[in-house]
Amino acid sequence: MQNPQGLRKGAWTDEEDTLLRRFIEKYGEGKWDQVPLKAGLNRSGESCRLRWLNYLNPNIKRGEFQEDEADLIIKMHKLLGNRWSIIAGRVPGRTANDIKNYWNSHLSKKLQSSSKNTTPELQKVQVLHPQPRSVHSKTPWYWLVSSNHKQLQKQPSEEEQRDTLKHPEEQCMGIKDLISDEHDLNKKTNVTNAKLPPTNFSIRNTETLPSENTMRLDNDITWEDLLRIWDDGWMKTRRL
DNA sequence: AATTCCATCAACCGCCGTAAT
DNA sequence: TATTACGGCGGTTGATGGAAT
Repeated sequence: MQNPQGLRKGAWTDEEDTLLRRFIEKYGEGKWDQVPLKAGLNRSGESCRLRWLNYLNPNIKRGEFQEDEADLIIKMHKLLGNRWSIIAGRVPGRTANDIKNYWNSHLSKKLQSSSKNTTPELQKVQVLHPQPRSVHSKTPWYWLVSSNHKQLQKQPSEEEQRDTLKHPEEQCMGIKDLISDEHDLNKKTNVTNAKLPPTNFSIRNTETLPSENTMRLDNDITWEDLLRIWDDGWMKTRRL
């Protein structure tokens, strides 16, 4: 099959895989629009990128999802919604596409059947918004988590404010801040041990000034605690 | 054995944000 | 500042294979 530009579409052949693999091994990833020409492939750059990222990359983990992986995906999906690429960033070896497919074919059904036994109040979707991306913004960076009218906001520390001019990607790593121990990340399952930075993380009423009515979290907090706080609904806030 | 149904997952499509010009 | 090109993302499609009839 070909598209109007005469480029091949559909399933990749072994020969095409070999050409792409050799090219990436020699020249590395990136400049995807130039890859087809240089690698001798009659494909779009986007098709090459997807084939590498979702299939050929040797770091991809094959086989069934383990229970701890599923557990992590469910927890992160509750926090982030369908932010598959961010979720994939916390599940080693799994691609966003893998996780999305796994969610749609397994987990969503599993949760649908189990949700019949839970209260509707706990089924609200929470979305994590990175805000803002601009390095010129007055507030350097923070995460905003909203669940209907509830919000959780991460204040930048002094050190983070000094680092404001870092690459924007580095400014938007909020979920990583929730999992502070690299050892836990490697074990994948221990998200329940996740800590919030004790001094610069606050939950507050955003209708007040930042310095007022701010509740400091000086102790470790579990995902369950975090979700309970949002579900309890004791914060009344507005979107910024 | 043939056909239909269903689940899975690789790949495509359209959109959006960012960088380059 | 406006336009264009590119890369990345999430939603969706469609090919495939196994199970059910």
